[in-house]
Amino acid sequence: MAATLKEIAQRVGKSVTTVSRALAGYSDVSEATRAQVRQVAQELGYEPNITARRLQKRRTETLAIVLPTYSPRFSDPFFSEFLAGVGNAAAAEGYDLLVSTRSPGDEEEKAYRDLIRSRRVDAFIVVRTRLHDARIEILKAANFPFAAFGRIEGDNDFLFVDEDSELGLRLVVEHLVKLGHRRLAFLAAPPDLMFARYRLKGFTETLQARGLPVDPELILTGDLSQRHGHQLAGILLDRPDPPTAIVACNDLMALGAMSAVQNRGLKVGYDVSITGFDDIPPAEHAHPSLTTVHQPVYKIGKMVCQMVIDVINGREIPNPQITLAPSLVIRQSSGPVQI
Amino acid sequence: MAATLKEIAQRVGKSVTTVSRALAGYSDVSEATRAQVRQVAQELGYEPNITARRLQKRRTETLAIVLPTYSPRFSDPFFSEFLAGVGNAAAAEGYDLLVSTRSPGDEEEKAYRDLIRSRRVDAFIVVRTRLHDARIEILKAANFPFAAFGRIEGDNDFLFVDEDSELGLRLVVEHLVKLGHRRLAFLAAPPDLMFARYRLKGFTETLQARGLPVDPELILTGDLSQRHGHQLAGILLDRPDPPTAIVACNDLMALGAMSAVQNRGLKVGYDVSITGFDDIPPAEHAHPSLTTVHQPVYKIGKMVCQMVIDVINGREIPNPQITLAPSLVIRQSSGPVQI
DNA sequence: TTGAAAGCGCTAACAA
DNA sequence: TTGTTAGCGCTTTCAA
Repeated sequence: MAATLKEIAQRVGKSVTTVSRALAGYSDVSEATRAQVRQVAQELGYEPNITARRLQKRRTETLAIVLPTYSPRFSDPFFSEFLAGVGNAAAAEGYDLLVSTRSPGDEEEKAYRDLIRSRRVDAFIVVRTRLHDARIEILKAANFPFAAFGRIEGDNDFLFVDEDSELGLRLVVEHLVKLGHRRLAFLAAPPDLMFARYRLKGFTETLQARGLPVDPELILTGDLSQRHGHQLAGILLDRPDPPTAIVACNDLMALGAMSAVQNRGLKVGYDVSITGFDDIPPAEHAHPSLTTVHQPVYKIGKMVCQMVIDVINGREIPNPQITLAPSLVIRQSSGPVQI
Repeated sequence: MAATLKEIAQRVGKSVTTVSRALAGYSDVSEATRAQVRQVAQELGYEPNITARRLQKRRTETLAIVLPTYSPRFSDPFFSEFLAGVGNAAAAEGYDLLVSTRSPGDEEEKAYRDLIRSRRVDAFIVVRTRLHDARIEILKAANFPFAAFGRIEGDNDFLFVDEDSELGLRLVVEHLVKLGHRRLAFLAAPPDLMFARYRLKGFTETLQARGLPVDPELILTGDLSQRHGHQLAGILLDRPDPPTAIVACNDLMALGAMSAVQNRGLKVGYDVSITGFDDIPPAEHAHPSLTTVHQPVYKIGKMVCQMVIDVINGREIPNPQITLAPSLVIRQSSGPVQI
């Protein structure tokens, strides 16, 4: 049904080779032949068989991204935006994007190994790095190209784009301290996530730098979901000595914390200040709007993808390790402490 | 570097064919040979070259899904969940999922045509159908397998799973009417979307059935984003005769509407009732929690994907057209009308 | 400027 | 039970 080089070759009375070269734009084909070939290809609606080309070229022109999900109710806007960034950059370069969702663990590692070994893709995009990241170890061991959003503990001798989370948290904490807050709580992320560590570090060190105590009882760890944010904030608020500000590791938990505050009849930004991290679209439209740290996730997705495409094409990578400085977005969920 | 059948064949001193068959589990291979082949394959870490297999079998074992996005800030949890459902069903059957994001229009249609003509994928998943859906027309014209989430206007002679949006809206409106609301506003979706029509129909017809007027001024159309929900609700609330209830076409707009109400110092679920549609995770954790219509999006994703895989494998499809009945989830954003 | 030949790695029809 | 042959559709030497 679909036209092949062979068919074109028969029609124009030339060899398959010539047709191939004519279409590929090689210079050693006569103008007449080329024109004729193009003409017939057009008529037949010829489109190269990608699979055949891939086999021959030994590259798949496909990038893989395995999204780590903890539950089927998978809804962090963070990932959608990242995916859009990656996808658009890939499309612009003619690459396909193979997406799969796996919860971290054995299945996920298996997915990586399978994709690598079956040579189904040319490179990987790794998102949300972990301290000891099995995915990156697998990729390195296989000497397989990849780029990551985030760093790991230890050698970061690979392509990555990251955001300076430590700085992000410093901005947040300083903002709150300036507003008079002294008892700050922290909704931390699972400690195996690299950004969790940076954000926690930024939190505690900034407090210390300001001469404020770090109360371990005010540091609670959640799974980044709105649900956990809600629960954990509830625990904090029901203490005899609740914090006056809750700093969440990401917007989703912050949003959950907001509703916990509101459920108790308290006013966010007045009785309790809340901050997030990521600046996902809902942060802006929450009520009150959420003070948070802006991460250009879409752009980071594009950058990461572009990097890895460049590397598999042997192009020069000007900056193989990029750390972006985040910015604080002050909205209404943070306000002066009440006495 | 990577092992091939040829290498295994050399080691065991058999032909490539035999090795291929041994590994594929054909019965016409001696046990001894099979064991030996398996052994060597294991040692060499053999993994079939998917591309070669695909070329030979003339199928890619890949499904495509092109997500329609209107802006780079692409964050509807609806799509993430759907994607997870599709992806997991695909993985379970050994299919890859090729994802791309395009805004509706020329680029999107081009993406479909290119994917079809280059035989890059075996089938498509179409999401968020439109009245006159160019994507479906292209697919039909090319006689290419696909399954859709949603129906179109006209012949629905293809595989689809849909949700009875009309019923969903009936449930919502009846719930509100029962609470005493008489002035209901509607935040509609772009009219080219099929579900927009069903939901609008459900809204107006239920009002009429209840003998209530349908005021065109209370029907505003948005782009499904939280931002638009916020803006449109603002317009409604600033009228001299604001509605007592706002029925939104989807949760995102409902969430945006909630914050507009709250910004005006009004209480959602008391001064103004608000309802959504989809039951995305944030709906549950909003403050107040959102009354909405539950759609099992993850499950629908799985079903749609399974359908299309079945069809390309020539399996029997028991129900090629499925319409699911939605359920109303009553939460706190809807309450009795105040007099 | 063109074409023959070879091969990417795999599967399948057929014969032995 | 096994091997030979052929071919999927394309690209790429190499020779003419």
